Amino acid sequence: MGEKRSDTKEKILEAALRLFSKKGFRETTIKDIAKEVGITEGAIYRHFNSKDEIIHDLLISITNELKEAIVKSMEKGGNEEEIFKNIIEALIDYAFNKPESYRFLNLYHLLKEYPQVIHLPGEQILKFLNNLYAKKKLKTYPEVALAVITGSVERIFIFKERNFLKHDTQLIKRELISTLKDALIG
Amino acid sequence: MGEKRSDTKEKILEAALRLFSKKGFRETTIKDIAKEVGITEGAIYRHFNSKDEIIHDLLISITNELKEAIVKSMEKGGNEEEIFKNIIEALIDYAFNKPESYRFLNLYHLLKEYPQVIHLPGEQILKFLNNLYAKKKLKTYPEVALAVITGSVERIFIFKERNFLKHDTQLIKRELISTLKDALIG
Amino acid sequence: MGEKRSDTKEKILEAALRLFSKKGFRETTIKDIAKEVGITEGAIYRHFNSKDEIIHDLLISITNELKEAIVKSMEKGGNEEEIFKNIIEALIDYAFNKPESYRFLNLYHLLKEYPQVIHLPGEQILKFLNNLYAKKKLKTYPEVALAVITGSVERIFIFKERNFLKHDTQLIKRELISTLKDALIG
Amino acid sequence: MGEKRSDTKEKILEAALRLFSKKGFRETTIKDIAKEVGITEGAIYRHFNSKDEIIHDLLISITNELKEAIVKSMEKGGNEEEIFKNIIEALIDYAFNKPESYRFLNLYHLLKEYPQVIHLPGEQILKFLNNLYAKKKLKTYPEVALAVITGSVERIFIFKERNFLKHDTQLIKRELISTLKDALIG
DNA sequence: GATGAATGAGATTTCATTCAT
DNA sequence: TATGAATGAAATCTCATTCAT
Repeated sequence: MGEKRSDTKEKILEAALRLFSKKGFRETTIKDIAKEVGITEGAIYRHFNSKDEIIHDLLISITNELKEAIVKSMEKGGNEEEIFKNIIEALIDYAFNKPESYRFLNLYHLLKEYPQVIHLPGEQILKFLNNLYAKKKLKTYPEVALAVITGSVERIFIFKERNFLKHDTQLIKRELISTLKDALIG
Repeated sequence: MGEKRSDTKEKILEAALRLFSKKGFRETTIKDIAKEVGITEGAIYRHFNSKDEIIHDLLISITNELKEAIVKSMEKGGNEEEIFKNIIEALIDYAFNKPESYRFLNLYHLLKEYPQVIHLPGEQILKFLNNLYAKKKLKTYPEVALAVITGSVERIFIFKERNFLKHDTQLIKRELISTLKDALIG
Repeated sequence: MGEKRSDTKEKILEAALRLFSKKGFRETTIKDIAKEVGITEGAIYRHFNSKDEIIHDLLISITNELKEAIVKSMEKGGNEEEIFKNIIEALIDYAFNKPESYRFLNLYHLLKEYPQVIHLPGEQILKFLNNLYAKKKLKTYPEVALAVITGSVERIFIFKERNFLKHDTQLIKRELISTLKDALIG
Repeated sequence: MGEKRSDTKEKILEAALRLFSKKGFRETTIKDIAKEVGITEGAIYRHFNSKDEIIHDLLISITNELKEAIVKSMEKGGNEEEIFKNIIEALIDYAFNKPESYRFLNLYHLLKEYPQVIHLPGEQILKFLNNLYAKKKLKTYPEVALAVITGSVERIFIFKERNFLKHDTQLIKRELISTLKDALIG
């Protein structure tokens, strides 16, 4: 019974993520979500107080998930160059393995003001880059490096989604990692 | 009279761009736009058949403007390295000088709300990169290079808008240009 | 077991009375009542067929309680003047000792939301006043006297609830009783 | 055109007053009001921002109207006894001539918390009673007197509405005025 | 061209009531 | 008896678009 409850709640979150990332926040209605789950609109409100709460819950869990992925990639160890490559790999993997979550995040941050409560995944990376910079191992400012990294990954993701990239995903990944490493490290 | 007409029409487009880029498409109402211009809702429909038409008109003119800026930057001449740098400079300048237009474009393309029939400014750049690649002067695939370039510029723009970048704009611009050049050319 | 059943039923009625009198009928939800009792919505329907039934049950029992209080006060005996004073005292005491019940009654009858099939407590008083009037001991029509009595008590109650009355409750009570007696009897 | 605008707004207020006073606030829907006026729900919102705003606007205008009636009755002059009688007459006349407004006021104050902004009509009367009391011309405390006056008028009004009073309105009015005068003044 | 009232469709949210467990 | 998820109807409010003036 406890199962059932979290089951529906989970289904709502999954459906909402799918729809938000496909159609946007405003364009996705509570009715859409309900229909996708196979319940009625009213039932949504047993599990969430508002549409905004659904969005916020998704934001929190996705942000944490991505942060964790980054932290985990940094903890895999190796020298700084390897850690750098691991981070980028983690970003790409997250984008490609959880495209809806990744898309949701980009959408949210483009559309909504940052609530200062949320710690962004980028913060983790920035700390590492600051450290590299202090050691003179970064070719540019940490913030610029962060922009290049996260911006490149996002665009690669979008290009892939739109079928602008003919090459194999693994190939693209290796290519991007090595390009960014050469561009920023050394 | 023709003057006057296009005057109001122009004002509507400007107001709409300002509001769309600040609040989003759905969040901006026809009434908002009318108020910003200083006319009433009904008057908007003298100049446009629908809200979507306003959006579409903006998309066309902004896309063309950016494409032109890129083309012009490529026509400035010089060797390939200089052209490469000119293109990136043109992108950054466009983003920083016409932030609303640049934001509009990003918003539009991320939302996928509207059909994407438009030829993107990136196509111009891609041709140039393809050419470089054929001459073995590009360190990675043209599509990857395009992703790195456009993604980096977008992120720098977002960081600047959110005050994540402390450094002077000109400094950042030079930094990004040289970083991307070293990363991709040679 | 019969005990237990009427126990929960009683708790529901008490909680409902508390909430209805504080927030109004429509503003109080079944969920509110259930929460106040410490059960869930569905459980309410084991004891009552509908929200209206709860309201109706409360109306009946409160009306009877007040009627009884009035009848009892009239049966205490004494001369007519004493009975008159006893009735008013009973009304005031009921209002001050059972404010939620008294408020419920006023709310119910003012709203006219529900059918008013109930015999009002005032009827008891009216009989007594009719009798006084026949004996030429009432200074005005019985209906007017009833209006003055019940209206005054209600307003005193409201003023007290809203802290418009600085004086001690007992003092106010004596004051109102003697004022009404002088005004109506003799 | 300005005519038309205030025309509809006025019609909405009239319809709303009629319905609120007959059915209560929650029981009256925006759709009810719109239907009564002969427009659609959406049209209401060109004239008012919310249902609450309609209620608030009505509260303000009715409160002012009643206050004015009281003030005007006090300014008619005469000795204190005459002023006292004039006030009560003004109250009764207001209740009987504007039953919907009077009912609205009672309903509002029973259901809603007092917003401290609103100055109640009773305040005007209380000042006068305080003055009488200081001169030893009032038989009881001013607050008690106010409760008796306003409570009696309200009940007379309710009795009349429910056909509990057989006598002629004018007779009742004279009767109540003289009863209250004898009860409170001297 | 311009106004602004009105429409009509749809979105979010609420809640009494039902029902499977 | 009790739970709480789900329904379904209705309420408030929004807004692109139309239309009489």
